[in-house]
Amino acid sequence: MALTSKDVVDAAIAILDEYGLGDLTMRRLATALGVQPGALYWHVANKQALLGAVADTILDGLDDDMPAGDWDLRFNELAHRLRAALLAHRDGAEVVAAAHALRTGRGSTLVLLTQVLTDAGFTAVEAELAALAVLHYVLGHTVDEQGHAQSAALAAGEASQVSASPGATEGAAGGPQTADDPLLGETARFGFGLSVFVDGLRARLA
Amino acid sequence: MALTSKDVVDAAIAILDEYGLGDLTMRRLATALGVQPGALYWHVANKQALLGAVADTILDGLDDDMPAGDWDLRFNELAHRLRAALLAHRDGAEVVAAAHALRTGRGSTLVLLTQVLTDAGFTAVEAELAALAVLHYVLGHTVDEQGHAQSAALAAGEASQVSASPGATEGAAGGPQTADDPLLGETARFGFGLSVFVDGLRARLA
DNA sequence: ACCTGAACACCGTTCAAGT
DNA sequence: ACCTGAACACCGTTCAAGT
Repeated sequence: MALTSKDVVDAAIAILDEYGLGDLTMRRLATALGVQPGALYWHVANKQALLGAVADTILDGLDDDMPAGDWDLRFNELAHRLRAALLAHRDGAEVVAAAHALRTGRGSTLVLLTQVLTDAGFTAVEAELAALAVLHYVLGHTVDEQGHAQSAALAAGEASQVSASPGATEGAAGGPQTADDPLLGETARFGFGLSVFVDGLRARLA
Repeated sequence: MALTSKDVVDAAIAILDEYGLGDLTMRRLATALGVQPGALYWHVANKQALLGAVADTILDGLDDDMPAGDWDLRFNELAHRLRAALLAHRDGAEVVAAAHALRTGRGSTLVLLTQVLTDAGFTAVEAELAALAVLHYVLGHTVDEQGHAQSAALAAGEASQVSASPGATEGAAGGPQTADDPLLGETARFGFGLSVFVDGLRARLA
């Protein structure tokens, strides 16, 4: 039976995970769906809009079962979840960063972060500015982390696949450290910058 | 007479400024230089390496005539200069972010930021982590800022050119505010996040 | 409503051969 | 040493025409 736009987005994510953003082409996607390239344009306006929908899917359910507690705990949790969601898909950070910059995608992450900060007692303006700032930090960090992982794997002579499976980014054999990046694991590096920022926010609240 | 690789990089930057990253193709570049596409590969390994060289040029001389003074003043100055350097070329932020993620380009910005922080009394590890964190913030912010400006200009029906000329990003007619982004100017938004981060660093030093 | 067929205007990269 | 000519294996998007 007929394709739905959900089918198209799901197939796009499958290609993303297996081959990466560089190989996510409309033609490859059409082949994977058993359809001619032109058929995709019935379900999706263009590639940019498709990537926006992919970004939305990557970020879906980011605030499910959020723990109760102080604002800084919740803020940290959200930032870590955001990074984890980006890392769960190959080139996920780049896709979401591009979608956000072009204001395709829904951009609901910003609302979530802002809410935590207004609850904490920040003014609406401060909360929005601070939320945007961490979002930029997380995107900048994770694009870098993911891009580096990929180029390092490529240099090591991997044929395909770098860290496609969700959650398998830092555990497993060998541990988080790599030869050319000896400073802590990536999660700790990420956490350091995040906590510096949160410290700065706390100081402003007092 | 014969082309140099500097000629190639300079022409690439000229195309970047006038038409943007999407239109910076090896073929267009070859045409601009009056040469066949294949000729470029004598001077440059591939497009990725070329973009790395472009990124290096964009960031060149970032620490010229740095003012004396406290570490936080110098740190702020460097971060603002970095953003300004990225904004000085169309899609400059995206080019530099990609070059940094793929570890093409020299990555000297990180060294500059780290130096200021070790001078301030941070340990080598803390200094490097903090420097990387601001770098990620600046890249994340400026990719977003620049991408948004471009998509907004496109939506407004501009044919070509968005903010190609260096320095002409926020002044001029109309001021920094745009209709859909009513919270302060972009420089102030950037400065807010930066100062929160610096506050957090200062707390750690005490 | 949904898709095919076929085209249009492009890409990055390689490499024998020329000068 | 530096470049041409020509090819290889692709792209995103459009749109008449089919069902």
